[in-house]
Amino acid sequence: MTNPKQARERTSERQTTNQESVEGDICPECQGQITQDSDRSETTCESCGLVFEENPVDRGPEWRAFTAEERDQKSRVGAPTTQLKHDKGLSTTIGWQDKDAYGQSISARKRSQLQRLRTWDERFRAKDAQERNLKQALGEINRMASALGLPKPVHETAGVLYRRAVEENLLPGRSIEGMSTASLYAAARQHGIPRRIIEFAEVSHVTEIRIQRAYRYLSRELNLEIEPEDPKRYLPQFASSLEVSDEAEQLSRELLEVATNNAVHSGKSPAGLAAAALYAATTLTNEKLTQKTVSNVAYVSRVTIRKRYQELLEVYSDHD
DNA sequence: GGGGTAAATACTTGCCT
DNA sequence: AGGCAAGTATTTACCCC
Repeated sequence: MTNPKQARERTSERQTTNQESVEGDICPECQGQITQDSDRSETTCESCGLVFEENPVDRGPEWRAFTAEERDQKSRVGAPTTQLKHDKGLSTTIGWQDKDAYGQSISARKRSQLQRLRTWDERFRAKDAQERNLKQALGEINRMASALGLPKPVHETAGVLYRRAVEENLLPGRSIEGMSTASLYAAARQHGIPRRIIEFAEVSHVTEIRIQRAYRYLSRELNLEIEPEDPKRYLPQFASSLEVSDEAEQLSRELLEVATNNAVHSGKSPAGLAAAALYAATTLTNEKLTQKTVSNVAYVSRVTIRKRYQELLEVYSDHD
């Protein structure tokens, strides 16, 4: 059950790095060299790991041609297809202007003919309830993913999942919002960049519990076999939002390793563990970070952070 | 600020029907 | 299938230092 009070208190404060930067520049944080990784998905600082861009622009075709002949063979026309549009971006539209291909005005008769064509064009575009449903869901997915700062590949995966759900007829009786949110949540987990369900609840109109239910259903019906969350996956986002040192982030990683090896972690919420590890690490590195601050960005209560971080430090000092 | 606790609530698991 | 009970984890709301 989503507590309205809780939702009010937990206004999302996720920070994204919006600084503009180009490869070869100097990082404003640590003066390190900025580079792009091989698949061009991120522009990051080499030494401190600060991410500048996660959604790079399209840099052209993925093929290369060395002769004119090759170019003719390989080049294709049209926009790349995408899972983010209900028809994968392949449709054409009948223009709204009453002009022919040369820009000349056309006769009244032709105009009314065109109008009828447009009508049918529209009808076919969103052919039936399913297609329209898909259209709306993909729009939702897009919007939420942007709001949560999830990278493009996650949007795409969510689109695929939703499409599969529609094809397997999983929608009847469920809300579009719930299923699209669940798809996005599942996609984020598959990509190893999990977000708390409550964050999705904040950017959608669906309650936490409904998302949870929809996700379970989706995961079961599509046999997604998503692995249990790994607390370490939460570290990068938490660390970035809280602006802790690399040292502390590394330390919290170690704390989690030790905890996992000692099986102290089973049954505990991964996000809670990650938050606690980060807090514990900052106390060790003398960075002043309050439990409340951590609690706010991680969506974990102070009490949980306290309990977990004490356990973490205990096993760490024992088994080391 | 940190740290503690009780009661309420949520989630899981196992059992039963 | 679904309901129920028990056990555990988490949250909420107080408290003290």
